[in-house]
Amino acid sequence: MSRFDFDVAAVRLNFASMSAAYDYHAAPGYLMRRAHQLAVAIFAAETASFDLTPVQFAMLNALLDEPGEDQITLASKVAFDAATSGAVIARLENKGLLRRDADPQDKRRKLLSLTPAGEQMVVAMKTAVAQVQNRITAPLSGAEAQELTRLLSKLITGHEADWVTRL
Amino acid sequence: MSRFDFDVAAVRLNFASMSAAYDYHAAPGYLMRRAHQLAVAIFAAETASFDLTPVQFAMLNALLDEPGEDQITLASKVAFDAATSGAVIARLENKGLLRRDADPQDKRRKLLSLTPAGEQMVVAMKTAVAQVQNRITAPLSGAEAQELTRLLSKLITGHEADWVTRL
DNA sequence: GAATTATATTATGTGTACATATCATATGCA
DNA sequence: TGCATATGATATGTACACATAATATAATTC
Repeated sequence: MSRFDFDVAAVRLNFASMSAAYDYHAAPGYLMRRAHQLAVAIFAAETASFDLTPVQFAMLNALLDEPGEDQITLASKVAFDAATSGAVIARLENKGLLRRDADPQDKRRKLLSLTPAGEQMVVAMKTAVAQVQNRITAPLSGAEAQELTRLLSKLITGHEADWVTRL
Repeated sequence: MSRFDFDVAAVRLNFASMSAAYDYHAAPGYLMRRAHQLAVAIFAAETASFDLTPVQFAMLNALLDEPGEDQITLASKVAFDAATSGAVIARLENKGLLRRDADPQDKRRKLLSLTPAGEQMVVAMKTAVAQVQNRITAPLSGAEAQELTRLLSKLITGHEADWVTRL
């Protein structure tokens, strides 16, 4: 072993940390942004005639499950913050798809429920939304699509556990 | 076989298509939105002291690779549209991290390059950004993280091929 | 070489996404 | 009971994300 022996990989790493660009295209964070972009674009294309965004559909869909919830509870179900959900809900109310009624028990809360138009909309969209999911994973085999879903679920669940620990 | 034999799964599907809520939480589109949210939040937490968003970092990082590009070319590299990238670039210019110089060959184009401050910023952030990627996939095993990256890449590449075919 | 077409950029409008602040109302505890 | 604290909702400000339109300049085509 001469005194010139060294770790080639370590040297490459050193160069990388000096000035070469970070390989962002292989980074999970970048891939997730791209995947999300694609998912939204496919949703828009596949459900164009309904004129609802993925988030708006998620809201209405959650309300179909459990009507009479307040905004915060509903927002946490579809995973976005109170400020955003307020705006989304206002848009849906303007479109006549849901109603906001004051809770007599707790005057801070406004209870949400679907209007008949809102209910029809969600039910009518369901087939198209299912088709969206198929198109999103179309480049993958069935087994791969399942595995991707499993990994994303595991990842999200794992981080949710973190939140709880942290707060 | 009595005349009451029927396919239980088919009946459940029928009920689902009638009024029950779509199981959005298992849908790839939903999981991708959540994963993206987490990735952005982790990026923000891990790189707070630098005060750059993932998109802003991606821009500067791409410029480190190939300076002197126009906005459209750069935008396509990091995958967002011209309108958005214009605003992002303006913010980075205001922060003194990049410069826009008119291209004498083509007066429509503005060529982008990092300022010394911008270059230092990207280089300084690289370690933290690498750490972001580790934290994103922390709930998964090493093999799972690799598989997730592979599947997302395949999915994105597949859809990109679609775009080309379609246009 | 003039007219059409294409491209780079900017502007505008809508819709997430989230931090922070504010306000009204509830709830906890002293 | 009274006060501190917590919570639901709204408002404001910044930053993506994208569609569409407008403007300037290039390139193409006849």
